[in-house]
Amino acid sequence: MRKPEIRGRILEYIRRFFDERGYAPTIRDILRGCNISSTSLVQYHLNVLEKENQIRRDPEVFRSIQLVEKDIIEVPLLGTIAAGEPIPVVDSGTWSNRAEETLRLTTDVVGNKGHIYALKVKGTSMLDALINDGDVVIMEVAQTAEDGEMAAVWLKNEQEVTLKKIYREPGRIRLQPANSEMKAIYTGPENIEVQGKVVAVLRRLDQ
Amino acid sequence: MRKPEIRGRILEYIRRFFDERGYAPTIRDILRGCNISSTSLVQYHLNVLEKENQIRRDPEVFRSIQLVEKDIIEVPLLGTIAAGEPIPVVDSGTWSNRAEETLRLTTDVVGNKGHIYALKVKGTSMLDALINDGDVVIMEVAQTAEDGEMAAVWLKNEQEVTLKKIYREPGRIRLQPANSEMKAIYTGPENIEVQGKVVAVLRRLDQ
DNA sequence: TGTTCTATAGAACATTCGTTAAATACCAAC
DNA sequence: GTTGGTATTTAACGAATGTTCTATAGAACA
Repeated sequence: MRKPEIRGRILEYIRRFFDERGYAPTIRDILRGCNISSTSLVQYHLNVLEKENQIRRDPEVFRSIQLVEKDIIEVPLLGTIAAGEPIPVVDSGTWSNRAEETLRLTTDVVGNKGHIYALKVKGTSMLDALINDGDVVIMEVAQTAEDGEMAAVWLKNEQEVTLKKIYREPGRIRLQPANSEMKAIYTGPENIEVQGKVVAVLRRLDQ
Repeated sequence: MRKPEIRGRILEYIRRFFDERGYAPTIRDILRGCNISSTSLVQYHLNVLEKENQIRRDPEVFRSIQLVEKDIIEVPLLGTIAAGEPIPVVDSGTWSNRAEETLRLTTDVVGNKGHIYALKVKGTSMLDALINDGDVVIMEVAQTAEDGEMAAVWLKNEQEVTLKKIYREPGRIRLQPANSEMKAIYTGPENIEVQGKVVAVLRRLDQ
């Protein structure tokens, strides 16, 4: 059966209600606010939401509904990443600059890493990493990467940045695209410079 | 009649309750939590607190008590202030450093100033400003001060920082101690450097 | 002494609100 | 079709909880 969007509306209503009034709505508040026709139907959906771990409630306690908020991390959007340019250097000075924009992401998206920042991808040069023009990559500050980790690698000879999985092999480095249909490229250890690790990629199709 | 400390206990209880459970206590919760013997007594005190604008409530709404929180400003404690040392230079770089400690102050304490930071006073050299060893001064970033404003002034010849009210007089600067029983000192305009304005002084005797 | 204000007590009332039960409707898979 | 899970409706119960009323006591003040 269709998953009704009504539970989303309920969550949204709870959030708004709490924002505006400072305490949680009752079942009957939700009933009116979401045009639901019976208290037991609200109960029903609240029970589902609680099972889904979207809300928490104390039984028999009035107005005890709470949203289970994911931990939110503010990630600064520090610039762009494009084939022909190194990615922005991130030091403590850069951090103090107010980023043009901040992404509010949950730990579900970015994990519990240390220094995280975001870059907007310019151009289609990273299609082999399955990353499109306009995507946003979430980076972690790093100068090195473990085998198998996806990193932003600056290729000195080619004067180019690329996103690849890194593998150290005898006498050479294998850079493996995320797209398994594409072939790895090989280069010398002296030709690469890790500029950061890729933590996540965001692609927003809406809006 | 004595002002009972019970209303302070009630406020504290409400704060703790909300912190722990995510929603406000009922009158009967407060009754148990604060060892009060009747609901109407709790009502009585809550009504007083509401009149004093310490809490807000929606009539007839369960668990609608809310603390009226003053706007809270996080003030970084950036170091010490002592007679023989300039106070720490505050620039955007300093802001990005995580301060050792942060003071949570209300606008009631620090007003609505711009760049605010805190310094711990070391030594008794500022007794003439009625400031003791261990006090905390709240500073506003500034390179100049208006007549009559209390500022942290670096005296170049004396190699010393002092907290005084500044008055410009013909050909000289008058530095007036906060302690009116002490005499002003005079110096040339070229001898002083304003390092910041004093916004507030905190002295905590407890703990 | 009486007055007034704050603080306290006890009890009862009325409403708000979470909970439950039982029945029906809808849709999908078998 | 039958079965089964999800969604919905209606109705009612009873506990949680804000409110009100009345009475009492102590302190401050004139």
